[in-house]
Amino acid sequence: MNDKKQQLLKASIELFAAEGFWNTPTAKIARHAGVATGTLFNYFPSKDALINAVYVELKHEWREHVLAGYPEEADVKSRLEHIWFRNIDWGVNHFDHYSLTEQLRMADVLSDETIRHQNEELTFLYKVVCDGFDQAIFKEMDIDYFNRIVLAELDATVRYAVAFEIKDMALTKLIMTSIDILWNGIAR
Amino acid sequence: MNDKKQQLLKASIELFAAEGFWNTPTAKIARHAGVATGTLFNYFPSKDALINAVYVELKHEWREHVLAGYPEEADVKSRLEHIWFRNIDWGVNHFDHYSLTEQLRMADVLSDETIRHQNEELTFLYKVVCDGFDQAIFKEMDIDYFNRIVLAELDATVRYAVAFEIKDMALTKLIMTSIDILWNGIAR
Amino acid sequence: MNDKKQQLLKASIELFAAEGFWNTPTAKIARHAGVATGTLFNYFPSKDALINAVYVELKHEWREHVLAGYPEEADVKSRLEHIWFRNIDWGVNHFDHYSLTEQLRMADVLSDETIRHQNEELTFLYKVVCDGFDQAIFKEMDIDYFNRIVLAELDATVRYAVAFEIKDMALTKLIMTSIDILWNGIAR
Amino acid sequence: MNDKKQQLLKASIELFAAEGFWNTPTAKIARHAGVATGTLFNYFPSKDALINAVYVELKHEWREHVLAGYPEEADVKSRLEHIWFRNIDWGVNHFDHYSLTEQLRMADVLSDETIRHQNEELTFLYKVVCDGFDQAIFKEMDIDYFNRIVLAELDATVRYAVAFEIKDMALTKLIMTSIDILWNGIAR
DNA sequence: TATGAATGAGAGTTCATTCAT
DNA sequence: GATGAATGAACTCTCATTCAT
Repeated sequence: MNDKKQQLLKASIELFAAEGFWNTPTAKIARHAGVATGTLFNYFPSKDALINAVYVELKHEWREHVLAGYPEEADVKSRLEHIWFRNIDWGVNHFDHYSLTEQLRMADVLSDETIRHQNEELTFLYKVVCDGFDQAIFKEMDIDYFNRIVLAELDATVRYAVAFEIKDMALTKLIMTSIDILWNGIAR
Repeated sequence: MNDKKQQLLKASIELFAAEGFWNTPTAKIARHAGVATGTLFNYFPSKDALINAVYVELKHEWREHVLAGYPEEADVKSRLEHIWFRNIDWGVNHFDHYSLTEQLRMADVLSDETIRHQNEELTFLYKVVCDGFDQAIFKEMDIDYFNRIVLAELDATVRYAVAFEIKDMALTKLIMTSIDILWNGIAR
Repeated sequence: MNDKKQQLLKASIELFAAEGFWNTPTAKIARHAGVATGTLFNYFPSKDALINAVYVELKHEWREHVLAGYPEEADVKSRLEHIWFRNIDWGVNHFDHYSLTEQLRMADVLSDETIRHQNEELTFLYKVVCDGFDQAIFKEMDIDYFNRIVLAELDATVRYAVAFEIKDMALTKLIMTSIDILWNGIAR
Repeated sequence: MNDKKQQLLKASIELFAAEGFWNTPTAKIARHAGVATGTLFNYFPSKDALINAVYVELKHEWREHVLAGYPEEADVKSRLEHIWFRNIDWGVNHFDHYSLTEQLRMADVLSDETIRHQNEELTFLYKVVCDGFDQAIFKEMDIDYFNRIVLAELDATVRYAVAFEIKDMALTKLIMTSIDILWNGIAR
């Protein structure tokens, strides 16, 4: 992808994370990226479009991180645990990005196009969940509810770890606890 | 509390819920409340202060709702279930207010004062949780982590119910499921 | 009408006449009127609205000037000549305003509302023309075409007088000539 | 003339006519002409220069149209009628171009150079008018005033025909009427 | 010659806040 | 205390023009 476009995305992410995206003027983003104000609008037709692009970029980063070393052929629990570990790892070590992603998701600024695109990148997630249901590993419940529960616990765990600066051994222990809570909650 | 102040809070909540608080000009709030622009600033020194007051107001409403009929002397599980039920009830039936509360909490607009004040109103929650730990009902974990897990599952359940318009019998069933998931997750 | 609103209209007319309305920033208008930028938008919701208001104002001025001493009961020719004289007088002595009015009329910036309002103020004109047709004074032709012809000659006369700085006696003579051309052209 | 230059002029005319020249960015013109933004400025040093070139081009088109079959040796009235007919024909059938030409003439964007150039192309018009005065066909008046009157009536007639969609027989009749009005007005 | 990304001044408009009444 | 007109800095976005390739 284009050099300047990447710089602009990078600058946006940094500033959005630091000051919130409603409080970050496009002029500041451009300056931070080392380009002229107008240049921003050569790459993104509007601030909204830029925000959406930032979200897509962040989700992409996240996906790369989570999928690294993903044991596609392993059993459901192993796969879920991999995702769980990697997810928390990302959330804790890139909390700026993690937090910004969530903010964007909640803020009603994402276009239908962006949401559609995001869902496409999440198929691997749907796969493991469906497998779990097919193999009657999970309690009977709606798949959408299941997903929400999983993501909610994940989010709670990440935010707790960051808020209380849980690290290293303590973090590993926390993750074990969280998996335990999750599994006992959802498994038959 | 003063009449005009209440009107302003009411108007703010309605408009914030409908259009987001970044997108709601103070002038519009004042008009909606039937007072002059300047009057708003007689009661709230700034828009930020108004937003904080809105949050406090919403949390207060919520607390009233959740505490109605609260069995203070009952056992831990009963108390937790009461809170759980009433909470989901509030979230589902006043989703505007519920959602706005969450938005405000995430948006980095709450003052320390507001957060402190909020925590004070949550003592009844801490009480039941501490009792649970004292009686060794819950797995061993940090109480803050415990709280986050509970709130996260609660939030997920409310949003799922609203998104898929789960009602009546189906809602009752969902709540049972959610309690099951929670309890199996956190209880020893 | 409000004081600041009048100042803004006056400033707009001066600047629009001097530099064209596309080339006149709202900030400059406000400064010229001695108010803040924002104030302009308290009185006119947009630059477009301001432009329309300027047109209405100019047409109003024009109407006042043309109708001064209008012999409402006189015969058709006398009335037409009155209008003719006063119109050229206005065009020549307030050429800035005259020219701006025409520019605005041609520039596709006038709202339907403005056009409707203008037509209402022109009823006295329609009256004399209709009388002329009723009394079979004019050649047979569509009334709209008639009006266009009259206004076109009027415009040509004004612009010629201004371009060549025709004044006093010479101007009177020009007006006589123009009336002669018009009357011979349109009368039976 | 160069190919790309012609494309640019053509594109400009189309877009100016459709959206007004103040609202047409140079980038859009270039795109519409199928060349790069920069290329436009290889052929025209500025947007102003382009606008002037467009005017010259339009006037040239017009002249070609009006002069087709011009009876150079015929009497004054015949020649004038030829011009009159052809002019209205052009105005009605190429109203976009006609209207744009007028807009440009009024908009204070034409350079002295352009105006000088245009006057040169109008010598055939001056010739017939001078002949008319020399032969004492016309009433005594300044030649510049005479020209303005003629053009004004012409313009009024074209716009009326277009506005009311006068065509075929009705148009021929209108033209006869207009010539009648003109001739009775200006001839001794 | 042709390109089109880069520029940055400048546009119209918004809005939290003030303050004379 | 209540008012709402006035403020002006700050915002997003546009576009004629340049210039390295």
